[in-house]
Amino acid sequence: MFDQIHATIRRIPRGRVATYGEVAKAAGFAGAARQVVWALQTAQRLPWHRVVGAGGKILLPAEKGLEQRFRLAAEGVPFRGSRVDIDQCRYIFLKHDVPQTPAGETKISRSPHPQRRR
DNA sequence: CATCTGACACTAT
DNA sequence: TATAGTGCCAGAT
Repeated sequence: MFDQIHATIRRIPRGRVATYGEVAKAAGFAGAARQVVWALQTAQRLPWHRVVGAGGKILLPAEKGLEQRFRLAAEGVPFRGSRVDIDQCRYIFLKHDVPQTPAGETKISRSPHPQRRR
């Protein structure tokens, strides 16, 4: 299964992110979000930083969390406060490879109230 | 086979 | 919004 999860994570393009749950689901293990963690831990050379918690929360502890933020920010992932603006950069796993709107260009479904967030 | 363990998700408060 | 409790699943011991 790790293989599946790895492959799935590898599909996440630069500048986008996905939640553990989504990844698990896309990999064929709906509800096994925690297994994604395992996969991330064991595997190397993966865009691990593109995997965040539900709502765009960065779940890694302190140091690591900051690094993830850096990496994501470097890829152009928009942040909203301490979390990723997942509404804009969320990667939707497709059955077939179809290019998705790159983060920052056209906004996908945005919140009707883009007002200040903390 | 019984338990424990996680970078979780979801709901209620 | 932030925190706490409960449910979850697969692998390791």
